Amino acid sequence: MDAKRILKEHIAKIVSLTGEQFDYVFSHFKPQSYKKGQTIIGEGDKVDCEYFVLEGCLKSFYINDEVKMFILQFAMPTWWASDYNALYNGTKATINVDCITDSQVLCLSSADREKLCSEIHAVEHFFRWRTNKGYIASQKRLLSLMNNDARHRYEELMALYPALYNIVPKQLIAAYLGVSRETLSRLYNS
Amino acid sequence: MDAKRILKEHIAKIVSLTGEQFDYVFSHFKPQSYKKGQTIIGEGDKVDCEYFVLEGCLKSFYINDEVKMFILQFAMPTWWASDYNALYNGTKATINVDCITDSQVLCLSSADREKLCSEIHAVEHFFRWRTNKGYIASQKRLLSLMNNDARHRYEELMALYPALYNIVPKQLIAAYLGVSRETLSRLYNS
DNA sequence: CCAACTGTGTGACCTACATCACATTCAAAA
DNA sequence: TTTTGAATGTGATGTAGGTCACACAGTTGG
Repeated sequence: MDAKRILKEHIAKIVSLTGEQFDYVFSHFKPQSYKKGQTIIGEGDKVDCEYFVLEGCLKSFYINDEVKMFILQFAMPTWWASDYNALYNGTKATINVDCITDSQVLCLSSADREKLCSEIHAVEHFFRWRTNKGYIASQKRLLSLMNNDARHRYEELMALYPALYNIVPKQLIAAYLGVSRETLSRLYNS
Repeated sequence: MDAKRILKEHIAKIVSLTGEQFDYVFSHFKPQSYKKGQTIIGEGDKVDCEYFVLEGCLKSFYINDEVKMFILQFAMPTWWASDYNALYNGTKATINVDCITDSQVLCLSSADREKLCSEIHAVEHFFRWRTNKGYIASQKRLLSLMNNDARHRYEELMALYPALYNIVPKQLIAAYLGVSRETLSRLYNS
């Protein structure tokens, strides 16, 4: 199992922890395996973990009243996913997280994250940095959504994450871009 | 001048600092005054500060090739604004920040923020928390943009920040919602 | 006081994208 | 192998919202 190595390298890109510190941090992560299609967080659930992807691919998404799906994020290896709103506010999940492919994740409870953040300054720094990156990416996506048409957004996404093209069904890509699957289909067949 | 009190109370909501610590933190903030319409960050500028609003109202926005404006954020008192992408990556500004009304702000350089974060654990915690809130808000806005029509988004915004209605010209509200000013006008006259 | 500008309303038209309906392909399950 | 059901393609049609054009405030400044 090299879950440990993957997480270690991921964290080491941002902050340096001693071997001992990292072992301690790592001891709070619970490995889990999920099958393709399996739900990790379902609407209405109590949310107390966030998930670090080791292998596979997750999606976090919202389903509206007309049962239409909107994808907030695809989570590939070394990405994090959860319903952060529910996680931080202690409310029930409104966002779902499930598996696009068979996946291996490390699960960290919110309580443990806060404990680690307060015990080890560098860990707090790491999580600040991570959230920051997410925030900036989210702002960019907002702008792109307002500014660019569907074709442009599609090309942007494919340029940024070409791997998605092979792994993720096109209707999910449409749900991420905020267009219907029919429109997306017409876009790239021309 | 009670800039100090305003910042103190703002931070105290999240973390507790000793009087001494706070004085030290505060000494890194530079007060500035701006007139209505004045530019704080312009496209192409080198960005090295973020701004904490004491009084007045700022907007952060992007202008596209067709000279159309998209507003990322309105910043009212106790809110923060900057081009965070440029600030964290050391690139030139692509986002503008300017004043909707005469404004008073406290300016904190990125270097000082990082220094304070590394010197005082609680400050790092504060900034993690702040960014986290921003991230969650940004996700919500993304979903709303994909999910809801213009009228719904308008009502949502007015419910969340009724103060904006009086302070901010409607064309700016339109630029925030991602609709044309004409469409917005038609929406609330019916 | 008038000029100039900035903000807002409203009509006529246009377009990107949604929706619905059905056909087709492909993969999993029985 | 056959069956079932996802995932995709494609046509016909509807609609929210964009764009352009112009009229009419309300404010600011000379």
